Amino acid sequence: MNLDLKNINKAFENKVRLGIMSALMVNEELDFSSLKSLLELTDGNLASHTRSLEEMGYIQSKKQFVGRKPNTTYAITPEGRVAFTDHLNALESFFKKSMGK
Amino acid sequence: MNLDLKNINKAFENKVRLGIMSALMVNEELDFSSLKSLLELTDGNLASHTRSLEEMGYIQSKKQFVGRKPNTTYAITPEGRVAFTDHLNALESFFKKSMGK
DNA sequence: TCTTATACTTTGAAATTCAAAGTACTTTTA
DNA sequence: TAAAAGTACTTTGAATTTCAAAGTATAAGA
Repeated sequence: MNLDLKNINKAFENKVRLGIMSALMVNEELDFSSLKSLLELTDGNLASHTRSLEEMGYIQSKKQFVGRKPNTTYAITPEGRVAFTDHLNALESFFKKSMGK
Repeated sequence: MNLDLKNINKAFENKVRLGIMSALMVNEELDFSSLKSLLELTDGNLASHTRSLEEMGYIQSKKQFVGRKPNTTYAITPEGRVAFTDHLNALESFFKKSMGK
């Protein structure tokens, strides 16, 4: 039995990370407030996770003003999409072994 | 969009935990050495994860001597099986939303 | 008998997670 | 128009988690 845990990306283990990446897989871009309410997170928690995902190159942020208010939008990078897809595939193949039989 | 992150069980986020639970889903019982080589873990790491999974009631251990050597076997508990299945279902429904479309 | 191996447990440093508090405005209310 | 409340984050650091090195105890091999 090979459970290939190695393909599971440490960067996406945390459920907040999973939520951010997942949301950015299906949405071209999302801003801080949207992510915050979507994932029901505190400001600090969201900020630190987006920060580290950005530092890893999996997402990118764009800061601008909308009207007179600051607005940060996040989008997944091509590398992020590849890495997250790999992770999901690893998870999937992984638990096919747990569920199936 | 509802990403229901709440059904994802914190106890199983870590990949080592995922590996232990997964291995115990398909094997009636496994001993320390088997889990260690299967998951390629250090002794301390495996011991601390099995310890906490046991404290949470998701697995149970049985200590005995095999010949003259100590041997600890681990098995999933009914509650563990339910909790892990719920977790896998949450993950699955979760990333159907990321992958599909 | 000495060295190496097995089967863990203990320990604590390092990394991670998270929310409270802080900053810098903008908007609303009185 | 001054004060209060809200928005959009960032900073900070305490709490928790993760992990491997070292320790313990005994067995096996040379």
